[in-house]
Amino acid sequence: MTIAEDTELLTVRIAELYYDEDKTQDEIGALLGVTRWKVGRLLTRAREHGIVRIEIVHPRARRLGVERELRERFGLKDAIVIPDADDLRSRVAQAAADYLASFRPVPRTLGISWGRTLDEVAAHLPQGWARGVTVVQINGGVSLNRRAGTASTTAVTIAEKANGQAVLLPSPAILERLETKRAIESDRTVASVIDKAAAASVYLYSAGVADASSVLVDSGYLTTGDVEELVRKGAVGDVVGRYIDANGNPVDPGLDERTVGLGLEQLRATETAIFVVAGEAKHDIARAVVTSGLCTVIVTDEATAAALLEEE
Amino acid sequence: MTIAEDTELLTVRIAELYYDEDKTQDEIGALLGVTRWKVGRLLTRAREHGIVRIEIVHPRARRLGVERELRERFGLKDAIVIPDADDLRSRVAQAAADYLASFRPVPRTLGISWGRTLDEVAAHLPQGWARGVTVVQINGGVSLNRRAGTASTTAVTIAEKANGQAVLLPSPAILERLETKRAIESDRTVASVIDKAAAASVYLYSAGVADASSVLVDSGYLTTGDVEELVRKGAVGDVVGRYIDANGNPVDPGLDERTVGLGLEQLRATETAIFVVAGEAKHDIARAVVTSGLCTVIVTDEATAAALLEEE
DNA sequence: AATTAACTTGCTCATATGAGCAAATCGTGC
DNA sequence: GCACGATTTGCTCATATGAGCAAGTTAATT
Repeated sequence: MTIAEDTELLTVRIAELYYDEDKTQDEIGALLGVTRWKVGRLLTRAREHGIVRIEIVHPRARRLGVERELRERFGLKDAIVIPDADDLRSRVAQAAADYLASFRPVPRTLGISWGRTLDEVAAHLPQGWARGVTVVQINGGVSLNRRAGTASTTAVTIAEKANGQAVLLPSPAILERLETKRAIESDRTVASVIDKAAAASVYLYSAGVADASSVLVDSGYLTTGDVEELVRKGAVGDVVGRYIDANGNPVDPGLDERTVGLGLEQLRATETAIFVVAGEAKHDIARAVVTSGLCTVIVTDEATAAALLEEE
Repeated sequence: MTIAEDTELLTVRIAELYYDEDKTQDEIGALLGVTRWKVGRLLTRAREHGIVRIEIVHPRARRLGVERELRERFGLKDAIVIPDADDLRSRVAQAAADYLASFRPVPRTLGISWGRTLDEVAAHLPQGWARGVTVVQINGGVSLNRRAGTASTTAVTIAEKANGQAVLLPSPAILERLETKRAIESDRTVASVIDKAAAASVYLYSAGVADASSVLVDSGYLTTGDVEELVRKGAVGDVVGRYIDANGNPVDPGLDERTVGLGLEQLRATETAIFVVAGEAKHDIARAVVTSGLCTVIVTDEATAAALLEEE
């Protein structure tokens, strides 16, 4: 319903007097010759029609309305959505750090994946965000060729800042032969870590895009050709080192079997799996994760949230 | 006073719940574990610190705060300031039209000057903005070379829309010889118009910049050289055909004497002189008009208002 | 012209909110 | 360590505001 021309002008004057001049609805009514009830009603309409725009301008601002929609639409336990801004990645990481730091009950064991996004989350956690949390890596990832420890520093940073300890998974992310994978998994050191990982009360992970920019390619576990092949099979991205299609299923069961770490089913079965994603490139993988129930909590930006919510 | 880091975060959450989620301060308090009074106080601070920004988005919006400052600073009877926007000229003209249409008591006689700005004001006046107003031209202006009647259409339009009549001043704006000016002024037709003009209850006029773009140059009354000379003498622009300096005094007494129409002193002495100005180029002339008491009401844009208010 | 149906208006009443104040808390300088 | 001023806190109370409702208006349809 549109507002009549003259009513609209009156509405604007009322809005100015109320919001800019801090006058009471009574005073405004007397001033403009209308009843205070009409003033109130027109103010309500002014807000509804966007004539009065109320905005919260702050780096830590969130979009609670969108969060609620996400929760309801996908049955999530929680959703954190930050408004669109320049440094999306960093803002979302900040929000994830805030969320983790205020999560109650404080997890005794926290299972994490690794990657650029997780690194940022770790960096944004405040010193002493918790007292005594064990941080376990949930997927393999000793870097093969780059600065060793990229994966482990994330876990160590998070643990240190919580005055807890990090439990690293001393294994490659993906092995070439299934037998090797079985062998390494049965190794006591590795097995105990995987057990701990499976017993974590909270998981925190991100996702990668299925293209040449993937950390798995970067780290030498896969070639660009491998990824192209996976995309041909329907891969939209990877979660804890496992490539999935739009339905959340592993695109290549053979590859999946050779991947060390928590399985997707285990992730789906957990109470709290916090999924952190930011950026246009990850809209597809985000949709796959959310619709296939891989997470119970999502931390993301408004554009990604909108993409998830749009159309059926 | 700055807000502490954690308080600030709390403030943002509160603002979101209050403004985006329409929760009551009580509910928010319960939710976040603070008293409702603290919630209220933090909301006040959020508004003060600009974390919550309330904006009125509308082509007819105004800046009441700035208007008050202008009134107080320059002792004006009224001031109308529109927010910065693209089509400043048109917006300001609209505002002037709105102001004139709602002016009470409705003037029996309205004295107007002419020019691009006044034309726009006339165009924005709604049909039937008043019933029976006599519109008198207050300065000469039969165009010498362009489409004749540019000046008169303004008056005619305004009068027609008010179901009143226009009284035109059938005289050039500036004459070459003082004797000719005296002669024309003593002509009965001209004299009666000037009398009517002097008796108007409300005046509406704009101002021109002292440069080659002036309508007086355009109309052939002055050459570019004349204007350059005037600028050298300190001219900042013209008001009702008369060039003034920064102090509001005629820059060239001789020229001023040869200009037909209401004198500046008469304008200064009137009850209601509405001055319409828009645009960066007119900041100087606007300042001259306002500080020298040539107007009692100003209609302008925010940038011009800011220029008037800055320093000193 | 008569009859609905859809709005709008003015109002009562319950609730939300801000002003103002005393008590508590926090810093700071001695 | 203590005393003093500055803030902050929790509160009472007066006021501002929105929900809900009945009466009045308007517009559309027959």
